[in-house]
Order: sequence, then structure tokens, then C-alpha cells
Amino acid sequence: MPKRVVAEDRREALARTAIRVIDDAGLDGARLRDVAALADATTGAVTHWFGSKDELLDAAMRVIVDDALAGVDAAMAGTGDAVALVEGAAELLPLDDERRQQWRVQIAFWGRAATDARARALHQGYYRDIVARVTALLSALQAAGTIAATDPAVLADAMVAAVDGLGTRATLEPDAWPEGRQRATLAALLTPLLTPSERPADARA
Amino acid sequence: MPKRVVAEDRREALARTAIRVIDDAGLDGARLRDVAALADATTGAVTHWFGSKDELLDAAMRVIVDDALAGVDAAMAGTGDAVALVEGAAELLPLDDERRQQWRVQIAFWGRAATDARARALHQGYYRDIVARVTALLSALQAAGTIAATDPAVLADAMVAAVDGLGTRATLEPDAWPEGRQRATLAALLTPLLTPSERPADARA
Amino acid sequence: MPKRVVAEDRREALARTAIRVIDDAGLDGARLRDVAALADATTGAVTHWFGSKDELLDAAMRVIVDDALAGVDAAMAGTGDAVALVEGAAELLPLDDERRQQWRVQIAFWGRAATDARARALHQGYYRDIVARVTALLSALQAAGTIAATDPAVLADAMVAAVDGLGTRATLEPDAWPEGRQRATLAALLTPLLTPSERPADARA
Amino acid sequence: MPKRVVAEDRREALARTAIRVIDDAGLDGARLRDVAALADATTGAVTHWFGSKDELLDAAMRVIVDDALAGVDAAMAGTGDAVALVEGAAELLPLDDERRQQWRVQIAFWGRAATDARARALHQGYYRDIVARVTALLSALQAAGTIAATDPAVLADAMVAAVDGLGTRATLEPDAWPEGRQRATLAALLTPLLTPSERPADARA
DNA sequence: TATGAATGAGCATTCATTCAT
DNA sequence: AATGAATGAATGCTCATTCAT
Repeated sequence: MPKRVVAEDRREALARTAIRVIDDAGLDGARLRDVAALADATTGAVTHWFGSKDELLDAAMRVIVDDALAGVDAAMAGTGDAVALVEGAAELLPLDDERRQQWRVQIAFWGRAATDARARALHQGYYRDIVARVTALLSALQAAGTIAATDPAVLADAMVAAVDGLGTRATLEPDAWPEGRQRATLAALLTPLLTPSERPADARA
Repeated sequence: MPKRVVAEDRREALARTAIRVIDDAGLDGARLRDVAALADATTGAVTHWFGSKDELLDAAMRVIVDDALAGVDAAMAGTGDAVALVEGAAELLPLDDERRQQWRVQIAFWGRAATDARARALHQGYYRDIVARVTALLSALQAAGTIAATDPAVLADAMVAAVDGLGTRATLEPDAWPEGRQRATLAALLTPLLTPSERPADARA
Repeated sequence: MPKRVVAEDRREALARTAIRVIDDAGLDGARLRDVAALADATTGAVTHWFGSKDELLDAAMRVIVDDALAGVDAAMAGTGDAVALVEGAAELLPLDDERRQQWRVQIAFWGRAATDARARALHQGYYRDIVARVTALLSALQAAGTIAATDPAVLADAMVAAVDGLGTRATLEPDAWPEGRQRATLAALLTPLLTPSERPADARA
Repeated sequence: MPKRVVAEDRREALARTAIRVIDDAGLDGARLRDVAALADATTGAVTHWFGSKDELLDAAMRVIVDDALAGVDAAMAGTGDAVALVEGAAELLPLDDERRQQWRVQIAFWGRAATDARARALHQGYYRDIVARVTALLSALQAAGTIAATDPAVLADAMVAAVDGLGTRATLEPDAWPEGRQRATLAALLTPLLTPSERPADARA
């Protein structure tokens, strides 16, 4: 049966399977044997690669965040001005089934982190990564003068909050939030903030 | 009907006790036994007042939301202009220990709703209540001309998203988000949106 | 179903059932569900009375030791001289099926204590109880001048060792050690030690 | 047949490693995996040399007993009189860390044998070897007239019981039984029995 | 209204064993 | 002779729920 298995591949595949199970059954409803079954493996195999259920869950969270970071890069890179930036950010919202699944699981992990210190520590690292990336992007755009000159760290916090808050609501009310409404609301929220103006703090010159 | 009132008191007291246990142990780590113990009761008493664990949890969620609604009323009523409105909204953020606890449990409930259709239905009702209240307030202010004339429904969605997103982050990174940073970030996000402009505001060009 | 159950009775009954299971299956082969089944209960009931398997096992050990202590009292009390004392001590050996079972389980517990510090601490307490009781008895007999005047603490240690060593061997070779051989060997070992001599006994030349 | 020798070396090395693991984790806490790791091997290698865990455990027991037999030979051979014989026997007690480890594991094996017929059969063979060796030695000394003329088989049983009982207690209470106390107690127990006397059954003429 | 002993299905976890390489 | 991934049965433990009192 052996054959040098690439450990990371195996682990990531199982973690991705776990995400699907979590989406179906919830974070605590997710059973190891369901993950195993869906991955065509046995519980023993899962615990072989992950010492415990927690370890598997952490790996699943890491996959979610890595995908989100890749999404940030893909969506915002090459962005030129405020309008394009907002459009890029909107790509992070739960616009389609795939992203809705990511959001559902993401929010489930927030729920875990809210009341669990260890999980919270993980999330703080994730936020650091994301904010750093967004801040760097904003600084570049400010240097080019295409967005408002507000402190980029504040802008980044604001953008992250806008996406998180809107994504949460759209995830909890999927039927009421088709793609258009999500995009429009995000634009309403971010455009006045990002658009450069002659006179500072004016929503639009 | 005093009996009925007493019954409601007992239920609410148990629900509030449940919130404390959820905050300690997480939504799924919360055991009926612990709720009972903390309320100086027995598990039998808890199941006497609540047919099942889910019913108790739902009641706890309802308490959280009712408190939040009362907070909206208290904080925003009597508000006169955009600046005051943002200040009122900030009162809903996790600014102190009491509100941080409410947020932690709130987020735990989101996590449950994300992957559970029944819980999600409850939340949709809660959002309806909150948005209706905020929209009514915004309409009144717009009639007075003290805030931007954007569609009040859009403004309400935006404000809810801003508070939810910022509250989530501040809850997950409590040490990094003292009161001042939360207020400043919320103001940065909402002020440009709410401040009335000479020319009728159009959120999107 | 309820009715104030006398906790200690229930616990002791389960502990005694555990002893039978341990004798059948060994200390680690003993499964909670077998104990439950033999006691006409469920595993849940067992864990209701004992927080964990270890707690149940400790209680079983305690029962074994308490029975042994009662045996010491019953067998040695009223003993008049060296010969009678040895005969009394012999009653502690695995002379019949009941005592053989106690010895088998006792030795299983030694095996656990040998490599487990927590279990070892329990046994040290048990030895203290037993040695104290034997020493007191020996002192009384020495006061009456019917046994050798050697330091009673040394005599007690020697008697305990003789019984433990012989009991162990007789337990591991039950067919080779009928009652008579056990009694004879114990007498051969203890009589020269306990019999008073004209000149004050010196255990060591 | 060098191959065979190498094989035996490998097996013995693994068995000795198993003893260390048993001492750490107990007989049932000892995992094949840990034995393998401590021996810088894999579980597959262990099962290659030993068909099953039981086989490995039996081999470990055999090593313990062979060491003890070698100890009997080393300690008692060349012994001239009762005093020297007792001093030799004392060398079998858990006087130092190395022997304490052997005793801990030995007692763990007794615990297994107490409730397991197959393991018990092994031990009966071991007792046969040991008693035969001791009996032969005692007969030689009796022929020389340097020890009591009691039936050597009885003397051997008595000596084995004394060492086993004392060793057990000293193993379970290591801190209370420094070398001196062990030697003194063994001497107290065996000297009256072994010392030749004009008048039989006199502790010392 | 309240008690708390009992239930029992369900879970993660453990680990000896197997076997393709 | 050795590897180590995979198996899968087995077990202790959890805990919401029930119900006689």
C-alpha cells in the first residue's frame, strides 16, 4: 500500500474534505468518520495524518484563510483606482456557491474563536496577514494618488470590516443578498471613503 | 397574570445564565448541567422550563438580540446629526467587558446559524427587526435634512455591516482594539457616508 | 426511578462487581461495560457513580484492602502465642477460592502500582494501615511475653513480607500450593522468628 | 551460524527496550510504537522480529528472569554459611535503581500472570528453574553442615517467599526501604531459619 | 415545580496488525 | 530486513433526555 505519500497533499485533501463536512453539519456536528468516508478513507487514516480532531479543524481553517489570501491577491492586484479597488474587494464577498461555502465555514470558525482562546490566537495571525497585504496595496495606490490619502492602516481596517460585516449578513441571508445587492452595498460603504477629494473628508468633491 | 410573569422571569434568568456558560465553554461546550449548576438548579429544572437544549439556546439568542435592540434604541434615539448618529452606533461595539461578552456569544450564534438552516431562520428575523428600526430612524433624520439623502435602506444595511464587521474583529482581537480605535475606525467608515453634501448624495457615481 | 440511593452502597456494590470482572479479564482487560452488565446497569450508571474508570478501579482496590484488614483483625485478634499467631497469619493466604480471587486481584493491583506513581501512593497508605495494626498486636503479645522480644516493627515487616511472598507464589501456582503446603511453609518461615527464646532474641547474630 | 546469533541479539535488544518502556508506561500502557521509537526502529521492524505484542512481552519477561537467575548464581555461588547465604539472597532485592527497575517490571508481569492463565504457565516454569537452583545450593551447604538441616525444598520455598515479599514491598515503597532496611529485614526473616542449631527450632542456640 | 438517578446512543481516540514496497 | 501508511474494531467517556418520586 505504501509509496512515499506527499504528506502535505494528503493533509490538504483531508482538510478540504473537512470543510465540506463542516459546511453540512456544522463545526461540532462534523464527525471524523464523515470526513473519512467522504475522503474514501478510514478514521484511522485521518488520525494518522492529524493527531486529533482539533488539528484537522485547524488545518481546515488554514485552508480557508489561504484561499482568502489568494483571493485578495487575485482580486485586488493590478487595481488602479477607487472604483476598481471596491470592485476587487467585492470579489471576496459570498457572491456564488463556492464563496458562500467558504463564508459559512469561516463564520463557523469565528464562532469557535469567539469563545476559545487558542482558536482566537490563530485568527489574530490570519488578520495580521490579511491586513498587511491590504495595507501594502493601499499605500501603493496612495503613492499613485488614485485613492484618498487617509491613513492606509485605517483604510485597511475599514475595508476589512466592511467586507466582513457585509459577508456575514449575506451569508446568513443568502436569498436576500444576490450578487448585485452585495456589490451595491459594498460600493455605497467604501466609495465615499476611498475616493480622493480636493477637500479632505468630503464624500465626493 | 403573575404566574406567567414569574415563569418568564425564570426562563430569562436561565437564558442569561446560559449566556455566561456559552461565553465560558462555547456554544457546543455549554452543558445543560453547567447552566443548571450556575443557576443553582438541577438539569431537571432546566428541561422543565425549556423542552430541550435547543429551546434554551434559542432563548439565549433572543435575550442577546433584545438587549442589542434596546441598545440601538438607547444609543440612537434623540440623535440629531451624522456625527451623533455615528457616536450612537459606536455604542453597539464591544467597548467594555459586558458588551464584549455579548459579542462573543453573538458571534458564536452566527457560527451556528451559518451552517444550520433553522438557526439561520431565527437570525433573519432578528436582522429584520434591527434594520427596520435603523431605517425608521434614518428616514426621520433625512426628513430633518441632517444626514445624507441616500436610500435609507442602503444606509441601514451599510451601518449594520460596518458595526458587525468591526465588532467581529474587535471581539476576536480584544487587546488590539481599545475603545478609541473602535470609535475612530467606525467614524472613518460611516462619516463620509452619512454626512450630507451640497449636491444630493449619490453613493455611487 | 429515583429514590434517594445510598451512594456508598451503590459504589461498593459496583466496586465488588469490578473485582469479579478484573479477576476474569485482568486489570486492563476489564471493560466498563462488562462491569455494568454484570451489575445489571449501564455504562452511564457506572460513570454516574464513578467519574472515570480509574476511580472505579481505585474503589475496587480499597475494597480489597478493607477486606484484608478485616481479615487481619478477624484472624489475629485473640491470638495468644507464637503458634496461634502464625496460624492466624496463615488465614490471610490464598487458602480457598474466595481468597485466591482476592489475591489475584491484589497482585494485579500491585502490577499497576509498580509502574504508576499515583497507584503506588495508594498502596503506601494501605501498607501503613496494615503494618500499624500488626505492630500493635505484636506489642501486646510481647508485653505478655508469649512471643520473641525482637523490635515489633521489624517483626511486622517480616510477617507482612512472608505472607506477601508466599501468597504471591501460591496464587501464581495454585495447583502446587494446597492449603497444607501454604500453612507449613509459612510456619517454617515465621515460627523460628516469633518463638521466644530463653535468652532475649537477637534476630541477627 | 552468525545470522542466528545476530537475530537473537536483535530480539534481545528489542526485549530490553520493551522493559524500559514497560517501566515507564506500565504493561498495558506500553505501545509497540514506543518500543520501536526507543530502539530507533519502526513498528514494522518490531513485528518482524516478534510475531505479536504478546511474543515481545514474553521475551521481555524471559530476559527479566534470566537476569534474575544469573543474579542468583552470582550472588549465592561460593557461599559458605548461613550469614553469607542471607547476604547473597539480599543481592536479589531492589537495592539500587537497576534492580528496582527489574522488580517493577517483574511485579507488573506478576499482575498479568495473576489473571491470565497463559502468562501464569510461563511463571510456573520460571519458579521451577529458580527453586531448583536454590534447592541444589542448599543441599550442598547442608552436606557441609553449615546451615540448618531442614528439608531443603522447604527452605528454598521459604527463601523465595521472603525475597519476593520483601522485594515487593520495597518496590512499592522505594523511599521507605533503603538498602540497609532491606538487608536487615531479610536477615531477621531468614537467619533464624537457616542457622544450624543443637536444639531444633531454637532461633539461635 | 423540582429532583437526580438512570439511560444509551454516539463520539473521538487508541493501537496492534497488515502489507505493498 | 525494514518501512510506514492504512486498517478497523474496540473502548472510555459525554451528555441530553427521561421519569419516578
